[in-house]
Amino acid sequence: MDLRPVSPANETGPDADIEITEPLCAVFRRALKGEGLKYTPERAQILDMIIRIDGLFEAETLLDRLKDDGFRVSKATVYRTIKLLEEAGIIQRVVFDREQSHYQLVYGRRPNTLLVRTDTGDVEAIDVPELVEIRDRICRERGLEPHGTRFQIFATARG
Amino acid sequence: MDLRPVSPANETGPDADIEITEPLCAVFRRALKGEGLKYTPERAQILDMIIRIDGLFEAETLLDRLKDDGFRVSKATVYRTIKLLEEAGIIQRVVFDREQSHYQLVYGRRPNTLLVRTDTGDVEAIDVPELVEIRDRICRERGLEPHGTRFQIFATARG
DNA sequence: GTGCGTGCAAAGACTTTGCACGTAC
DNA sequence: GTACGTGCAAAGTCTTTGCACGCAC
Repeated sequence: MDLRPVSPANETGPDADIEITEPLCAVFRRALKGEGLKYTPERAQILDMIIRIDGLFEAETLLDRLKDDGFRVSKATVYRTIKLLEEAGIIQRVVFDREQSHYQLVYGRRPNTLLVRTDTGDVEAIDVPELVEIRDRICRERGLEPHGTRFQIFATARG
Repeated sequence: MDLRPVSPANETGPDADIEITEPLCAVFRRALKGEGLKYTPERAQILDMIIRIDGLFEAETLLDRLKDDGFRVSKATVYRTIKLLEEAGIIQRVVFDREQSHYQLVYGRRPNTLLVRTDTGDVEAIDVPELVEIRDRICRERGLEPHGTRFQIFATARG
């Protein structure tokens, strides 16, 4: 089936939204250093933009916004950096349509649930703590260790 | 953001696993007729194979298995039929990695939860009724009508 | 100095589409 | 008989990769 993990839903950070004591750039820097990689201006700018977007984004959007701000970064670098950020557990790939990959900042945040309005196209990230409990229970019952969750609800206005 | 619905998680059938009174081919036939489309041998064969697979599958797998059984169907027709089956609410696209789309039979079945073993690559569909309740509650609170759910848990053996 | 990083363009993987011929109703 | 369906191959889209040059450590 060729199901390569693709770091599907990292959750490396602490499990609450509050307890971040370290800026994300430091987290990224450390992760890079651990792999013998460098914290370059391009990587810093990309992470910075992701923090400013603070929500769902796509590779293309990210690239556009970087260019709008006058940064010169190539598409290749954006994709390569996104992959590094995923591996560092800072962002997560959120696959909900087949068109392209979407990503979101997850480090230091509780796993969220995406409420996708199929009529308007809006996507809202909501917090549903019970889901994490259910996930943990399911894993515990099977001797597994959870490494991430993806919960998406598709809905329209009540007609 | 270009979030075209892509019939993300249809749930057209009844909400339990038991109450199917009509064969799937009849459901498909009716859906096609409703759109002025035809129930061709290729479409019948593809649906039949999906029923026999009875679990997750991909376009490629489906094509291979059809060919193994001696059916001559083109890749284009497989993709086109998959889209029709999605629209008919018979199958659902399950996006959990970026490599390719996976699908599963959903008509007449309760929404399931996919437990993805990232170490072994196994994917198991499990039934977690509470999730449906949570989904319904979330939607009710917001005046929305649920049209589908995607719940995926990524886990490894407890180390 | 070495090795990692970047940009560009080309390549890749999956999926969709155009076209001419065939077939269901 | 008409309109939809199919197969083939070409085109598309997002993403990855090869290569030469550049910069960080």
